[in-house]
Amino acid sequence: MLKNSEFVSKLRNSGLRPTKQRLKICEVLFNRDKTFHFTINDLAKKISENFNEKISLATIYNTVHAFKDKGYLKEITISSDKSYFDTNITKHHHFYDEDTNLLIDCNDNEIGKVNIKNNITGKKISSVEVLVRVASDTQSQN
Amino acid sequence: MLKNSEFVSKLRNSGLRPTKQRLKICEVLFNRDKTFHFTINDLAKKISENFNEKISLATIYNTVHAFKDKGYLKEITISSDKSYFDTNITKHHHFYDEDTNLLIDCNDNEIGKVNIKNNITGKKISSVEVLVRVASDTQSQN
DNA sequence: ATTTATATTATAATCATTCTAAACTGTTGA
DNA sequence: TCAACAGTTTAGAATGATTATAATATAAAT
Repeated sequence: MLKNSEFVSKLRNSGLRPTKQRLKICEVLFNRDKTFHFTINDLAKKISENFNEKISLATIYNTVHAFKDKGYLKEITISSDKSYFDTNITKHHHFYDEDTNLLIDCNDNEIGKVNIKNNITGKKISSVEVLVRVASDTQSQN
Repeated sequence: MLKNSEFVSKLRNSGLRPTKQRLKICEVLFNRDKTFHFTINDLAKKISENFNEKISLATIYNTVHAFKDKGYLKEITISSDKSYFDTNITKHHHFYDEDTNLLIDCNDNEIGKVNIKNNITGKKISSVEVLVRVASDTQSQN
């Protein structure tokens, strides 16, 4: 739960001007207790529900990408036709519910450390992501 | 290394007619020793390099999806803007080289078993995928 | 205040993928 | 063997998400 003035300094500190639109998007994304998993479409819908002024779709795209580049959002790739973003930027893994299309954060109690025994020579690991797809028992298995 | 007649029965057994186009695509995909990681675009290019007759792009899409549905290919999701397919349909994980955009299969010697301690109530795990992104040391870290 | 750089916007452009419907081909069984 | 049918291929059109454009607006610096 952050205040408007905190968003202003957060943006200023990373070289982004605290515009009206960006502050509104901050409010929708970060002024909440739980992690928010969303697609661009989800976010656009939420913005139009919460405010009477609209924000151009181009601005929403620009802002989400800017926030991602600054490390305020993580992109989670589930399938080629859906791009999810996550306000939880700590290292963590995900369950993906194929019935509801919802992402669920995992903590270390749910998925243990991944043991990488070898790595590509001369390369550094930049991230390790585990995705566990789940579905109700009646669903087709992969 | 499979022969044409083997592709014919493979297709027939799964209810797909062994057409000229599908057999050519089988040859490109499965008549090789090593796993093939490809995008639709890679495959289209390879087909036009190897044969003088062209196959319509729509057919390539249809066939790849049919093969995926029949379990002859696995789809690997790396980023929202790139859809990779994998001729290795066994359970395995991947390294993704961010410098070269190449996928590399992992075997159990490289990534140990992922320990999933809890699962979503009432759901069954349909797949567990680990993606390890790597880059040369000079690359920006995530 | 004025200037300058940056951001927003509506709209157009792009590009991968899917759809369409006509032509073609593999399979079946008389 | 061949007709009939269902399944397949095809070029080109349609779709839909994302990105580019360039004019206008806004924030920050002087």
